[in-house]
Amino acid sequence: MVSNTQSTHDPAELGELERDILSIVWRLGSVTAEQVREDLGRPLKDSTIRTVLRRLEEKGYLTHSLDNRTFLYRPAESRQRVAGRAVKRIVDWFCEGSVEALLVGMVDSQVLDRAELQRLAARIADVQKNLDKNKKEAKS
Amino acid sequence: MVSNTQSTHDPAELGELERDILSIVWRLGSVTAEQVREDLGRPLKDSTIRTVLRRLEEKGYLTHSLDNRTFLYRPAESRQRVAGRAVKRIVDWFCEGSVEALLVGMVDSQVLDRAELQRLAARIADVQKNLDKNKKEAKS
DNA sequence: ACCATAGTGTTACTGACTGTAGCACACAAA
DNA sequence: TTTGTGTGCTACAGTCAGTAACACTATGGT
Repeated sequence: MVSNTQSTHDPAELGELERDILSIVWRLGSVTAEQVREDLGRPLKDSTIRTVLRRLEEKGYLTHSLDNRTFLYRPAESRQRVAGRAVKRIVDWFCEGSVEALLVGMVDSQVLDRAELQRLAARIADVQKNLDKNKKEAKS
Repeated sequence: MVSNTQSTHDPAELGELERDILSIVWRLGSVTAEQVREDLGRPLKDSTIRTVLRRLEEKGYLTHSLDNRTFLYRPAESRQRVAGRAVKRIVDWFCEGSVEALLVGMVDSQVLDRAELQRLAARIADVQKNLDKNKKEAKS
């Protein structure tokens, strides 16, 4: 069936400049267009930067607030969260939802080697522990 | 610095129809344009299908051979492998190469829940075992 | 020897999206 | 009131995916 017309925003479909700028916002946390322009290496007009920032906001990646009539852009979501969804999409499209198949593929295509797998296993244990802890703390 | 201009082909940048057709080829293994057209629900002319198949081949996802002057398309790579690379790109762009951060993000964005994490851990063990076995077998 | 059929090769149009930017307008400081 | 500084709006070119038409070629039947 697979008639799945999700329209959630989707990091894979960002252009290169958009990704770079989004990365900057994630790194700096809260930026003005000018700061982005400086941080970015390329010689771009600031109307360019502002257009991209606005588009990123339209797409749901950023929010802005006013700092004395200057826009302060901030991430709408953590990069991990966005990355997580992006991966989910890939898993859905290419692995029929099976994270395990994906794992195999990652090993197979040398994205993950065995040492990393091992670290990963350890990490999973950590993550689980933290999840438990957070659950307890949030439960009050 | 992160000046990484890889130009490997990249599943995230496939269109919807391309993805659907690629999926069909992966599922069926070896198909003609006509078979794809039938399998695909949509009412598309077969020149459309053939164009997409050709583009997928140009992009490196498919190969074809001649079956008595009919093109037989087959996957150039397993879907897992392609998915693995796609995920790698995401990890590179959005998590600075840290698979662990990605994992956390996946849990955080509810791509993975804790039960799945647990299964994942088990799977990792499996994968590692199989890697060992395959290494031995391939070493002859 | 001819025609219909099936399949390929080539070419093209359209809409969406991204990179890039100009320009007019508003408000604040001097 | 002039001069920045920053915003809002608009636009244009290039690329790419979706979609398809059309011309050409071989093949099998009559």
